[in-house]
Amino acid sequence: MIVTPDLLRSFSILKTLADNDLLGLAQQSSLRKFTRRGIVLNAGEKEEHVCLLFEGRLQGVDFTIDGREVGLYFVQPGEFCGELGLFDRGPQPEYVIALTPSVVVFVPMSGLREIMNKTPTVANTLGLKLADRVRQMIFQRSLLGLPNIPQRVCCQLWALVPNKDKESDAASAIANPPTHMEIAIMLSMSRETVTRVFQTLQKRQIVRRDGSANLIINEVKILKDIAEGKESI
Amino acid sequence: MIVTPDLLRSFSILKTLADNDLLGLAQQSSLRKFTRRGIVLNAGEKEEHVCLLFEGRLQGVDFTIDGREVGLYFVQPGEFCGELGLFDRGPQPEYVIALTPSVVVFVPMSGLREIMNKTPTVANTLGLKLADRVRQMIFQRSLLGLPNIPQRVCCQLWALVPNKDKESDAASAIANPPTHMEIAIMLSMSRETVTRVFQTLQKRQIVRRDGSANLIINEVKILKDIAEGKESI
DNA sequence: GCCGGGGCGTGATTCAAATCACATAGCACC
DNA sequence: GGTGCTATGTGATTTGAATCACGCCCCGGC
Repeated sequence: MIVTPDLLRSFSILKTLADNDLLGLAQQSSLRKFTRRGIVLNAGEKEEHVCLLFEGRLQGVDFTIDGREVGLYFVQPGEFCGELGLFDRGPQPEYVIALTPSVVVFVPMSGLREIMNKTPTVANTLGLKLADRVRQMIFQRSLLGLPNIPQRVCCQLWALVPNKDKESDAASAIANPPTHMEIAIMLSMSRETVTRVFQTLQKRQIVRRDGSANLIINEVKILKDIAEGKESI
Repeated sequence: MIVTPDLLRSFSILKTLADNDLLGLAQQSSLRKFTRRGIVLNAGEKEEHVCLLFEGRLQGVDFTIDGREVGLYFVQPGEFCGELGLFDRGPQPEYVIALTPSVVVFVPMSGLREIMNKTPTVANTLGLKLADRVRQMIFQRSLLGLPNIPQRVCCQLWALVPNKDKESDAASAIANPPTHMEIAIMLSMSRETVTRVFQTLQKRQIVRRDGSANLIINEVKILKDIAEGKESI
């Protein structure tokens, strides 16, 4: 499907690009839709595209030696993934799966790399993104060190609350929330345990389901306190 | 202490540098020694140096919300750390601690960034390093998904075996091995559990201690098999 | 040679999460 | 409106790692 320069510009990573670069890139790019569980990027292969998420939610997943799924990160609309090969031309290290029906812009790595090599600001932005990825992973790693399991779930949930709502007292919502299983693999715990934590949160009216497309956070402040260990569940 | 261009060149990350760049950098750099437990980099601060490890072993550590130590990675001689700020000028996200008496070259970030910005090959090398860091972290994350705890320990041990010995059948050695506690925080388990796994490995003559400076791997192949789940402990 | 602290070794006990085994509920697609 | 799959809910049981509580060893400093 056709990709316009304006669509590309809507992604913060590309917003500093010159118009003609943007146009060239748009002509090489394509729009793809994925149904739930669709495989956006394959691990092990040398991927030729960077993926910008327009709509939906993706998850990066890896597998342990013994075949268990491990969740690495979530991708929100406006973010992107698959950028590692831009730097080292290596194989894509992890799978990326669509958690909900998603719309993804595929930008060819070769074209993007060319622009990156001639435009310091773009190289900079991409370096920044990679650095952010590392910071993100350190944070996620620190969650796995929490011995208190309900707290771990609340921390993960807290990370999914939109930033704009984190300081306010009003209710918030997480659009296209991951399933219990998808949260479980992020935190290396069982699906049942995640379900039981959610049960407690719902009984205490801290969160509420609104269909499968939204998870309402009634008590943003309390969720935060539990995540920070100030309150126990 | 004085740093020579030749010393800098011995680090693979800088080996492509032009002589005059190397000289300039060497004049700004300094050599520092750390005793065991010395803090090489502080978390939270905006660090002004990248650290090249000449001798010893370092560990990147973070803390959970509830104050537990979390191990992120080990640094071997020839590797470096603290490079995140080069890209995003942000604060150092994790602590870096000397696990054994260590010799570290401190290269000022400003000088290195300047060279990186004018030399595409250096920028490339540094991007490569950051990409490698991400791959490393994904691997470490996958270890935490292993439900079989002895296997987890063996995987971590396997990662510390020098690459050159991994394919051979001969015995190998890990110089300056981490303590049980330091391994424990890498794998989010208790020190006692690590000790018990080591006891089993020693009873089966798979590994052996040689003072505190070396851990001998007698049965490289068996360790590998346990790490890969082909054999159980 | 004595002292002290950090790292290691080990048993006893606890306890919470994994696992197993279903039941039920939603949703998507005929 | 039925059908089937996936997600969620829940109890019973098991299990094995964390925790606690020590003792010991080794090494470096005095």
